Amino acid sequence: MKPSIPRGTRDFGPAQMSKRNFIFDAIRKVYQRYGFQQLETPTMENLSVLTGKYGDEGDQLLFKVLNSGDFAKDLTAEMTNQGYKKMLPAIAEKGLRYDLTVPFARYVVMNRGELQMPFKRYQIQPVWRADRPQKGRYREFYQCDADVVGTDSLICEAEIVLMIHEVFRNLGVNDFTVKINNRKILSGIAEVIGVPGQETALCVAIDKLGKIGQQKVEEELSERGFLADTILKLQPVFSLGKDQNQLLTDLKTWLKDSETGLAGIAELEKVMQYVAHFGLQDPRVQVDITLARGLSYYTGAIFEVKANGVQIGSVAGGGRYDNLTGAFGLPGVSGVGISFGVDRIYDVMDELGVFPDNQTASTKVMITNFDATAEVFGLGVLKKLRDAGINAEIYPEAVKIKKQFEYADRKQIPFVLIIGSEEIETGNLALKNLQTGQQRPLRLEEILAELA
RNA sequence: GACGGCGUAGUUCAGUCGGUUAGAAUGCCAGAUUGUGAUUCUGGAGGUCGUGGGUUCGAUCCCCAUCGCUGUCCCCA
Repeated sequence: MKPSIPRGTRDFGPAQMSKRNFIFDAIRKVYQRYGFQQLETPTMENLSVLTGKYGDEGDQLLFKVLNSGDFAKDLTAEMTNQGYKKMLPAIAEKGLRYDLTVPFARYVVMNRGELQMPFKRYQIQPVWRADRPQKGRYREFYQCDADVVGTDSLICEAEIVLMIHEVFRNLGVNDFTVKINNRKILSGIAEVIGVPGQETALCVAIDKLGKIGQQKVEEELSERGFLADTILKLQPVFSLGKDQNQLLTDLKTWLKDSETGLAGIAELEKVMQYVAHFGLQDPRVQVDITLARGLSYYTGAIFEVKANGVQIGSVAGGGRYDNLTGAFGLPGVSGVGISFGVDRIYDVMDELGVFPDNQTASTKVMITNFDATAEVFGLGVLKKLRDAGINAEIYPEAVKIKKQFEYADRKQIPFVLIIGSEEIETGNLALKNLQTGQQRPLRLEEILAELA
């Protein structure tokens, strides 16, 4: 049997894990500093929680978990004949989580009596999608979400902008753009061009502007049944936005007859004001009215972060949703959140070469193992090293010293503590620095001071 | 769902216009150096050439099928 892992999944070795943890730690630290509390939810959710939340396509991308035991016991011939969609409820009642937002919404509804609102939670866990893997797209990947529910204060949006800046700057990724838009502006545009309520179809096409260009977007809109006259009225979308200062002014003029549109502009301005009040240094925020993002549940602000100079899609995204918990019987709870894509951030940082060195080294000193006597002596020393807070290990077998040194070298352990009969006798232990090659006889107290 | 590329040593890859004994680098093991790594030198192990079938005197190579990996489009964040 040749071992293998399911397609679209990956192993992360020690070297990768230390880099990934560097990213996780940076995000977690910022989340905590902004007052978010951690939540974890089960890997599996009941399918009733998951289905219908991500559209028809989304339902297909859910990993379903076969019922335990005789999963086919409730199957009837009739179901079998009607195809897999009819069989599904009989053989699977659980599925793997598809994102962190829906499980969060479920949690909020289930614990509504207990939660102190506004509730600020962060969640760092893997999600699964039965998608076809491609570059930068996996079947198992991590999301790092932070959401605030129970308030529609635009301070939350502003804080998200701040957190994005902190996270990327802490990671050493300094050239990035935070694109921001508002769903109400998109609704306003739909109203003004005479297709109110059709902004979803509009968004799907407009969202691709940066990717496929104006002409293709117009073609796609045409295919989706938008009239030539309507598309003509849409022209300001393509021409606006070159000058950030002028953009909102022009937009107000264009959307002057749409109450919703003007509300969206006002919200956006307010968020920008808050960001200014925070005194954020060198803000990288850019209003982009073509930013739509796929999710249909966004109702207010929409965010997306791009790392500049790297050919990788967005590295973080989020927005405000007014009624996420409505599907679980709790309407009127507004929320806003952000999600960082660790896997893509990893790729960006790797490409930019901004990971700090020496992330792999975890053991600081290794004690050699010559024989039974030295081993016993070494164990006592080892305990003292560890008690002093020094990451240390002893080579577990009395094999050839050459092998032991090779082990330390490969594991990038910076120091080897050589303890043989001579050292035990004199009490001067030989500490070798593998980077410089230097070796000195030292008392244990001196070693503890040196390595601490 | 549509189309393309690739499956050869642990790993990364050569290779053969179809020819008898399939190579390199690296890694691994051993020795030079039985108390000193990363360098150097020497030797060694390691392959059903993805799987099944076909064509052929002969297939790792050509054909078909199948499985797996990977990429683009669609889709999706």
